[in-house]
Amino acid sequence: MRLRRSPAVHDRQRDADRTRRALLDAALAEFAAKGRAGARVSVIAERAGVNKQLISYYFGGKDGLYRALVEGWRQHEDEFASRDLPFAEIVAGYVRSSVEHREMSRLFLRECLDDVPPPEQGPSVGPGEAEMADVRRRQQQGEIAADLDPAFLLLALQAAASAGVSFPADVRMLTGLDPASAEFADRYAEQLRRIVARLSAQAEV
Amino acid sequence: MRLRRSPAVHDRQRDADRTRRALLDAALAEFAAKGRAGARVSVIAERAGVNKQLISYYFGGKDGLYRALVEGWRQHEDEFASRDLPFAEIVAGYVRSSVEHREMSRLFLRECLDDVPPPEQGPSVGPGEAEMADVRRRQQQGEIAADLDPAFLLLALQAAASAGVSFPADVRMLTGLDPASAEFADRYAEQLRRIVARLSAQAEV
DNA sequence: CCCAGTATCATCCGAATGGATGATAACGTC
DNA sequence: GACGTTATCATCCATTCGGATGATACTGGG
Repeated sequence: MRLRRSPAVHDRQRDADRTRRALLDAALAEFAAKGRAGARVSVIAERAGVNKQLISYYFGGKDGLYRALVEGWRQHEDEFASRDLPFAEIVAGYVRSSVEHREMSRLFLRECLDDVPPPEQGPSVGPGEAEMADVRRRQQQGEIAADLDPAFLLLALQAAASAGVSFPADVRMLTGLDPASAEFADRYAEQLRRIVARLSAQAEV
Repeated sequence: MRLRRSPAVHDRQRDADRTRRALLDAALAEFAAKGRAGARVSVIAERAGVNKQLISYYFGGKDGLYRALVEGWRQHEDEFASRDLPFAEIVAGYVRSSVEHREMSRLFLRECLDDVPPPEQGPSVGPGEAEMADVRRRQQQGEIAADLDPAFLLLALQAAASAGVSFPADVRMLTGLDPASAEFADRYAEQLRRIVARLSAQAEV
């Protein structure tokens, strides 16, 4: 009877998976807030409610924990593969995602700022060749004006979509909204939709 | 004769001002690259070519040096007061500035990411009420479409203009250019000009 | 009921870092 | 040319942090 679980799986005192998740959650919060160098393993362990040695036990140390975090997010990010949506909706989706996964986005942006050439671990992050090809296709279909360079357009839109993460103080000052709130996400997404709509070939200057 | 300078001001061995500047320069590079927590005072001193104790001597320690850096940049940033330029040129100017003062921008973005509520030291940074009023004026004059919210527009454009700093890896991958190069600045500024041009009231959807 | 395995914890340790202390030498002045 | 000032430096110290070690207790199975 391998399936016979212990009487109370959910609240037993020793649970490796629960501990791992707790550590990952706490680490995400701490790393996102203080950065890779500023984060303290003792704080992470404290926040997770476990002994700090468990970080070494499960992840082999601070760096291992960080890597596990980045690793786990690389899978999460391929959820925007729905190329059939209008371009404005894709951008709006980026906005929503950056607000919903705020801490991950913050972590990611810190990684970008550090600008360490990733040790050849795939095509890294952000838009790539596929997205550029997609924009070119949309240009030919007239959804995007032909005089815009796909590379720079994607760059600008990705940066703009991340504004809630990269400029939270400006969000509060300019809009009076909480950059982590759904209201900000909704209204900002709508505004970016309008901007993107004006980039179509039909919208002539 | 208080004006009598020593025979060789430029290459004398003890020069407080020169040392201060060297420390500030080195600190800018180090803080921008590694962040407030990751930066090492010994590295800064080494890069400046002076003893690390001089950091305490002149700035009262690591934090004081950082504060002096931020302080000195708050003055430098009010150089975009030329409200008479077309909006597209203002945005292009932001792009150029973020590339030319790359390290300052990087430092600034790190500060934003940390998102520590500034201890009431003025209206902080980035666009403020004045810029919003300016956008509203331009809307009334038809330079900017009326259905765009000035707050979100400024937010999106500031974030977009900073893309070379916030997403250097994407710049390389998408455009193949060096995000610190003048060529990137020029071409990206031109692309943002075209985007902004399409946001005018005349460019109807 | 006991045992092996492992998840968890308390404690300790070496390394690194930021800052303090006192010595030193260059500079301006009389 | 001698002296007080101060810019500069070599060295030391306290603290902090990450990680290692060994002890402990919970778990499931025989």
